[in-house]
Amino acid sequence: MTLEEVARRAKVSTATVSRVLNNLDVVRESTRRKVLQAAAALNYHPNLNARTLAGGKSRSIGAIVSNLSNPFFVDVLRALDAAARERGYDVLIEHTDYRVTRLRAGVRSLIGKRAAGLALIVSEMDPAVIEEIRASGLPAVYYDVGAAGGKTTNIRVRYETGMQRAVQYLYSLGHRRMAFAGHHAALSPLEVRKKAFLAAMKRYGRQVQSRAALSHDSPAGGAQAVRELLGSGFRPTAIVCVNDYMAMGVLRELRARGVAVPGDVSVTGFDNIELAEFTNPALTTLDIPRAAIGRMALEALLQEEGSETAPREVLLDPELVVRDSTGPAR
Amino acid sequence: MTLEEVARRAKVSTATVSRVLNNLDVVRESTRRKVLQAAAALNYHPNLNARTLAGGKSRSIGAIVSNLSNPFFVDVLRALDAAARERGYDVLIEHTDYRVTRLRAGVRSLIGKRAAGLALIVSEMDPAVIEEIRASGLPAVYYDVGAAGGKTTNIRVRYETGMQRAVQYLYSLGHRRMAFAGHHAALSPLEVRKKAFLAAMKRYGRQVQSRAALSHDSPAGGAQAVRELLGSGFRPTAIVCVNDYMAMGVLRELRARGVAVPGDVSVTGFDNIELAEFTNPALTTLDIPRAAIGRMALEALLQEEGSETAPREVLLDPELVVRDSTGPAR
DNA sequence: TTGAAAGCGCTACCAC
DNA sequence: GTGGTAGCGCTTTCAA
Repeated sequence: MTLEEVARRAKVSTATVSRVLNNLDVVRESTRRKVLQAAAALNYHPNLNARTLAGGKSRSIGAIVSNLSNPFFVDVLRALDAAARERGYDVLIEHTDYRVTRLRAGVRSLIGKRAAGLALIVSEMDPAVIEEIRASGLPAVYYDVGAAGGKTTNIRVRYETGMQRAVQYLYSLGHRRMAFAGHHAALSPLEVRKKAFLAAMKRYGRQVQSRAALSHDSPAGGAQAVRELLGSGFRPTAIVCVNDYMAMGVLRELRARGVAVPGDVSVTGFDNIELAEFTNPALTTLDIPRAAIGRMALEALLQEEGSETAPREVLLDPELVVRDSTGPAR
Repeated sequence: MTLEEVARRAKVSTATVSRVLNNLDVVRESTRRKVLQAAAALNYHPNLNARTLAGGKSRSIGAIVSNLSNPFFVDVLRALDAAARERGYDVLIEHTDYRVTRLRAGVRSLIGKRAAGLALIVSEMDPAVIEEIRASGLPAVYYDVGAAGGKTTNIRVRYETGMQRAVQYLYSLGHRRMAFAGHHAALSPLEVRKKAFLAAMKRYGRQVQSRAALSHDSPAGGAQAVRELLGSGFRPTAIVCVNDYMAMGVLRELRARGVAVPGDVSVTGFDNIELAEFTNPALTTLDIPRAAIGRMALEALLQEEGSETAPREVLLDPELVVRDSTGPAR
């Protein structure tokens, strides 16, 4: 089914059909109706590949996230998608499972599809990929990774602040032996969280002890981190998790071992995903405004070249949300 | 950056560049290298819109799910994606939030992009949409909704069996007053689950009482359903949930009200998502093989026209997975 | 308000 | 092995 067949059936030119389909209101109402009827009768669906090719511009935004199973990413995606939809765009979603090779493949695919812009909500990164995107000339926005400037915007969370708040809060509750449960040591933003935790601890000097365990980004990974932690003989009174998703596994493994939360051990998460409120006990965590991030990302991408209205770099401070998984040190 | 520029730089024809880029091994090694070098030097990314248009076939599979926040759908998506990737395809993801208008828009977008096939993992449906897909001639696979035949495959879960197993199990534990917590009464597969629950209850006749509450598909929705249920004065000793995702909210609301699980009330889920194992108490549920569904969907879509190897309709029976959220009736 | 026709960047067929 | 070139289905001048 092509434009031409529709044109033939409606007895007009392809140009006119195109005008109707694109709502160029120069078309006479009667012919418009004719065209629409013909299109419907033929079950016509415009070939978007041809449209993008001919028009030169695409109505798709490319988005890449590290882990579709982690609600954090889905929340950002949904906000991005909603904002895009409002502006008449759709979103092409790619996910990497934290692997740089998949990141690279995703970026190439999206550039190949001539996306109107790229949102990289990922923890893994590679300078070559950043350069490839820059060279492609596409507007881009990075969350956590990448550098701002030119057509690229950077949204960054101050993990240091967040971790400091968590540690300080736990310290004030009397905790002196704390552990960190994370994943993917090698990826910079995750490393940053761990480092931030360690740095926050360091401020208390010799009074405190800490330890870190890394696994993978899932509840199962959280459980595994706890096994590793406790297996090492270290006896923390608080466990700080890199995110809420893993924290769910931490809670469960602790329970399985008969360790009461927060009675014996306090636990904190990071992100404040919806589920954090539904764990038992409900999770104390640091809020990251995922919806705002998604919206900002879209705005940044669709911004006019000239109008430097929006900042090219934005910094977010995570807010501490106290629930029931933390309490005084035993 | 176009094929032609690459050709110019490599001093070959566009045809040759195309051959190299498509790995048609008729090209001499030396020219192949020249071309690759030129492409790399120019940061060339083939325009996939043009490729699809010219080639006539696309390497993308379209997938539509109802709720990206419900891990059930993400699990199916991931399996589908992995299988597609293996075969050299990528997946275009759409989500509907259970709205038929978005379903329709998603289908149109995917047909417009000339996806190689459509996977509809959704609860909402509309005969007109099914007809539109059929008329488009694209291979399609439906989960839960739609009818098999022609180029379309149907994957269906026997909710009746699943619900029967849940109810029977609870009955055997002594439960006589049970409630159902679901969402979207109007959507057929969800209605089926509810009906199946009611039917299963009916088999026990006057000995048992039941009640249903509908909310939306999220933990918050589950919590809300409990409020509605208990607010009505009904005092169930067991709550059967339409899925695990909502069950998480049911558990939490019960706890908030001081109702012990499974001491006072037993709770069951449906789907057996990873998180079901991480709730407190761990959730008794019915397993649906999400990974297998994703894989089967892909295979069905990529199947040769002629080879009727795979069945055009497949039925799955959910298996009961007993964990800690169920126990003897008080 | 409408039509004719020149591309958009690529593939695939036909020559050489 | 390689090049020339006719489309793929659409948008977008330019004329009428």
